[in-house]
Amino acid sequence: MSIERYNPRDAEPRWQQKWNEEEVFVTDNADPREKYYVLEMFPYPSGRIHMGHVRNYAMGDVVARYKRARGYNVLHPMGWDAFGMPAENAARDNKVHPKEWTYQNIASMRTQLKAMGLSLDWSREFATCDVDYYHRQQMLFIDMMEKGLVYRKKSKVNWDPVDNTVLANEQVIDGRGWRSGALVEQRELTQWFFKITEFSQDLLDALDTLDHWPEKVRLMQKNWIGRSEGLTIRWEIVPDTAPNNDREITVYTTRPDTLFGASFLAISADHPLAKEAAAKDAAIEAFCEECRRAGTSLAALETAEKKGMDTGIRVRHPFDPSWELPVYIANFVLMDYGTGAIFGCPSGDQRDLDFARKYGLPVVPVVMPADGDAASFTVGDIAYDGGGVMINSRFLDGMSTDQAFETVATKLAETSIGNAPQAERKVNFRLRDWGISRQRYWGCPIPVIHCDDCGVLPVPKQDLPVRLPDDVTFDQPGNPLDRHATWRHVACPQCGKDARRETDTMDTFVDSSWYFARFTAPWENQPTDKNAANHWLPVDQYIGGIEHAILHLLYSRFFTRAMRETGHLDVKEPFKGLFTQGMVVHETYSRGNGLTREWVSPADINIEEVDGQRRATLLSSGEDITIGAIEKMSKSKKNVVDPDDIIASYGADTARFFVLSDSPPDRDVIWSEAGVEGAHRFTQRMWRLVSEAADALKTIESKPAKEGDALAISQIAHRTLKAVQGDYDKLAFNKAVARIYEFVNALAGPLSRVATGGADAGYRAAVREAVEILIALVAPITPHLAEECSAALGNTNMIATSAWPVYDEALVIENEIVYPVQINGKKRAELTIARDADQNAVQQAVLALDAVKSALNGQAPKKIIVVPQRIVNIVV
RNA sequence: GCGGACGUGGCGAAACUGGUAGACGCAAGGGACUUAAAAUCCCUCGACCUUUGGUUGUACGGGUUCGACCCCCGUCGUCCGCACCA
Repeated sequence: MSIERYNPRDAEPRWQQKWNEEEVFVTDNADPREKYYVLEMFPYPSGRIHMGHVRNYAMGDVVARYKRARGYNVLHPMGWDAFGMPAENAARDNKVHPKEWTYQNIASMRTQLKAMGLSLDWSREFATCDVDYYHRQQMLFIDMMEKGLVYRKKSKVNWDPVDNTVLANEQVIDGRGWRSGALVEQRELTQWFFKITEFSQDLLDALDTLDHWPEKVRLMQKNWIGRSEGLTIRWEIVPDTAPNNDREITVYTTRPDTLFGASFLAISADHPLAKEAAAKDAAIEAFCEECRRAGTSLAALETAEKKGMDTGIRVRHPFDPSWELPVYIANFVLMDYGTGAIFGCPSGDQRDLDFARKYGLPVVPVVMPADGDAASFTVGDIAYDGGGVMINSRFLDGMSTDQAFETVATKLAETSIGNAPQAERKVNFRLRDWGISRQRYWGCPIPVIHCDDCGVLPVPKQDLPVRLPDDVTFDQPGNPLDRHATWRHVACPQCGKDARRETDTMDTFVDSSWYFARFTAPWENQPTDKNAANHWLPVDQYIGGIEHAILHLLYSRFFTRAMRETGHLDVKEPFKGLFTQGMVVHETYSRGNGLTREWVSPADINIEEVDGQRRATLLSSGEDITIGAIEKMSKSKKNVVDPDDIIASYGADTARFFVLSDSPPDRDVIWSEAGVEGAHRFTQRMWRLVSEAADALKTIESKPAKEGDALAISQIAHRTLKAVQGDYDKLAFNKAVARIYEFVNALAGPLSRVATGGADAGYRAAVREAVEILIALVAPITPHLAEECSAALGNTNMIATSAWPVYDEALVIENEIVYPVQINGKKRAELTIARDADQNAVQQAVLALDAVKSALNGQAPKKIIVVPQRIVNIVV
């Protein structure tokens, strides 16, 4: 009998077609079984899938298939994050309409994903650029507007001069646009904002409930929200020192305890008082301008010198009217945090100290470490910003910093200037409202109308959707919607006069902030079917890259709250479980160096090992190639491997198996040709072993062995089943793979024995049972191979619809335990003894061992530690 | 600067709650089969030594413990996030 090699090119499309025909992965909302929603972050339709997608979707698919087998009603949908700038860039560069470009890309990527054999419910597929989707997003926007969660304000914005658009703070990285890399400028524009700060406290508090999220992500969000507790303190201005006779300045501080160390106030260049002062003094105006300009090149901030200018304004100390302090404009004070004004305590803050030294202001230490000496404690070049004991602080002296904080807060709250308390406790957040206006075409139009008489009005819901016009041009910079001949002209919904449409579109992060909810009922006319959303949400397992730890995940958490307030769903958090997977990385190859360095694709080179050294040569010419660092796969470094090529030559199962092997899923995995071949060898080996024994097993009913030489087979099968099940529950795919290898190695002998006819019926029944378990275990990872093996055994049901096997505890438990026997903590012997042997029996048996006897040399042991089922340690 | 994570063979890694360090895979070396090759199968594989055994070994230096990759203190290194946030 000759066994054919396993041919994925034949088997994989065949099974994919069968799953598709029988609608195995189409999910019914009304299915009564317990729900499980597994979701991978949906892709941007760039045109081709990459290995990162393969890894991400392979992980999600293992979870989906495993949970389905475990009896859950699984929702596993797929869609496209389809709005965004690359489509417009393509339009500009290649004269192709963004819509056409996007939908073509979606079509080819869909084909690629389907070739992976993912168990997705394609009937729920949508793209965020579908009118059906952004129509509902516009409805959400209007509902949020009604609830006061959307507003418009003139504000300084981050302007990307290359992409000609506004960026959110989160999209500015090191002072550069996250996409274009251009230096960001500051401009004043009227923008639309989502009131994410409405939920600052809740977004922070609820992080504690997300116990299936990585600690790292929760911490990053916590820092991003940045809660601080402090005091706003009003400082009385000395009469006739302020330009327009202003009466007071309010500062925010988290360290009111250090109030007696204050030596100046500093305000932002954008502070109203600074502006007033600038209007009357050219030097001040010039300085403010300089501060604003410096603010544009944020990259230089790291080394930026602390600079200030005395405004001439003087304020009185809250606890001592005779103590006057100068007010400076300082380049390091931000207008949009706190009140845009601070008091400087040089001894307790490094920045203030640098500033004070530069401008010759007093430095009075007011806090020293608890074990310090008040007489000798001084502050030199390094400020002391820790807690401790108050000194040089009048009535606060001797208190702890905490006590001093409380005392100052209480005293100033009881003091009044004007008709209000001098100070109030105040919680501040770093989180800012989310600016969503983008001066771009390829995004969801903001559904509002500007009327000269009636103001800014939402588009009435019956007039939705506001569709993007198709006839636009991209031959000049700026927003094509602005220069469209007719699109923006519309009648005012209130008075009927000529009015203008808003031409800004929404940040594409809006699109991805609620797509997980839309998947629960994508056919619905409203944004959600509330019952469906409440049933399916939260997503039980969300899987994606760590790069979305803040933006996408925080926005989605905000949207979930906003959608609850607007009655579209009733859940608290969108994602119950979150898993952030590592990247797929690859060696880099290059020829030449310096400016002439050229990157070479792995497909164009050959690698061989000479004297233990790996050498790379160019396939075409034999030229030597430099092997470089292992880096994230990127087009620019050409270290990419095309999933299509891998699937064509090895099959989807091999690709899936490989990206899940070896490395823990949250760490990077190194793509290597040798590694892929190892994975491929596994699929071939499994097929060969199963198909060789298939004839002998076809007519056998599977049954675990309880005794005899087949017992060991059933034991390893059930133990592996239990272990792999645990690994899948924990998403420890690499460990599952290792155990599957072990299992196959253990089954190789028995399968050959069966194949050559050397086994009785009981043995064959046990082997068949073990093989059925093996097939179930590999099925989530290599689903096509599993189906093929199962069919070879004569099974007519599909693995994709089969239940997960149940392990037998009696076969999992060891009846005999092998105890390592240590003497003084070092292993010297082993003891095999019945599982239920009591402590005494174990001790007696251990003392009877030759190795123990010779170590004791006739003496009594000092101590014997027996850890049941684990280890024995004898102290001599 | 602030916050966090990590550091184990030639490589990717495993080791459950403090209990045999290196499972499993890759690479390498040796052997079997073959006219030959591929494929497959078997063996070896942290280091050192006087090799049926012993010593040593989880970045480095200490500590706690019968017992430490794991807990504590300190040092070094790598990576990631945030960054004038008062």
